Amino acid sequence: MTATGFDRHDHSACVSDAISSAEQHCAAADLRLTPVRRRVLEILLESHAALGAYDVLARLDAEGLGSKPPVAYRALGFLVDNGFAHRIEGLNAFIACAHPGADHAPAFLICRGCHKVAETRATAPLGQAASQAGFAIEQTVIEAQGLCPACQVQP
Amino acid sequence: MTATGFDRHDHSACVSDAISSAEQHCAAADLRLTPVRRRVLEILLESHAALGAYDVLARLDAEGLGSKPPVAYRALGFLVDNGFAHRIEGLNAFIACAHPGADHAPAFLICRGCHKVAETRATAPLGQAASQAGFAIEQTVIEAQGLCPACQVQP
DNA sequence: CGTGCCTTGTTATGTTATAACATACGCTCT
DNA sequence: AGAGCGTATGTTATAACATAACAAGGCACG
Repeated sequence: MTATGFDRHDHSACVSDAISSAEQHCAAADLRLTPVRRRVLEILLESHAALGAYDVLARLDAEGLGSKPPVAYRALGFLVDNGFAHRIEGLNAFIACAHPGADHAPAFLICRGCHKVAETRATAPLGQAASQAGFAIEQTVIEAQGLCPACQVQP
Repeated sequence: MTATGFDRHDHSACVSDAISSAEQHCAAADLRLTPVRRRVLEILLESHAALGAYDVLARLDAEGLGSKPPVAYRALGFLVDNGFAHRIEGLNAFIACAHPGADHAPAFLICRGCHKVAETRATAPLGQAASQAGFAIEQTVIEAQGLCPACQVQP
């Protein structure tokens, strides 16, 4: 399992893979990847850093695609609901999904230096505690904060 | 490891244990458990549910201990920094620590029905992915959302 | 062609959080 | 006692994040 984001990689492939995956998934599931939604996904894909909803909105506004908060939140909500993006709770921000199309339980490595985020996976670590408590887990947020390789060298 | 919070238990012992532990820790570490800080800890301890900063502030205001947001945020910051309370990222809320005094990496079971939160522990699940990526983890947030035993019966 | 559903546009407001500066309190050193 | 210092509190203002509610457009399907 690799954690894409901090390593050098062919980023244009990230973008095109994610877009085409989203197109396929939408076609298959009768979902509409409208211009705003598609553009928001592209904006998130431009970097592996998390963007706040208002950062996204500023981009949309500059391009004439919308200027009011609900425009951004709706598009982000669509992308998150359908697995094309994830919300980073620790940053109140959003990031494009690095494993498009896969049904997955994501976990994140968040650099406090450069705010880049790498997505990886983790096996749910709370199963035992939950079953002892009779608690039914529906979803687990796992977010590690720290420093990426580049920011460890020059903090 | 038990996950205190959803089970029946002697809650007054929770409260007094946590307060006395905080007093001892503050005395030992030359920290000041001032009236506002102590009262905020008591407010958090009154239930195992997470409270928003403005909920806490409303309580303080009713008691004449402060009415402006920084009052609550400072006290909560003090408690979190010193391990007497935890921030629940998924709720933008705060909860008293259930393992006072212990140096620990907490994890949480959050009931979406009654908003109670149980604190437990989990071994850091991202060590392997992080070391592969060269990422230095400083802290890991683990928060499971779901239903507690009571809310599964009557949702 | 009209009805229904999804999407978008817009206004307004609610909620969470912090920057910045002023004041007060307690301690120690002389 | 009084000066100096560090921590805590009081207060104003605003930043940052998020959603409720309603109006209007567009498209598909019968």
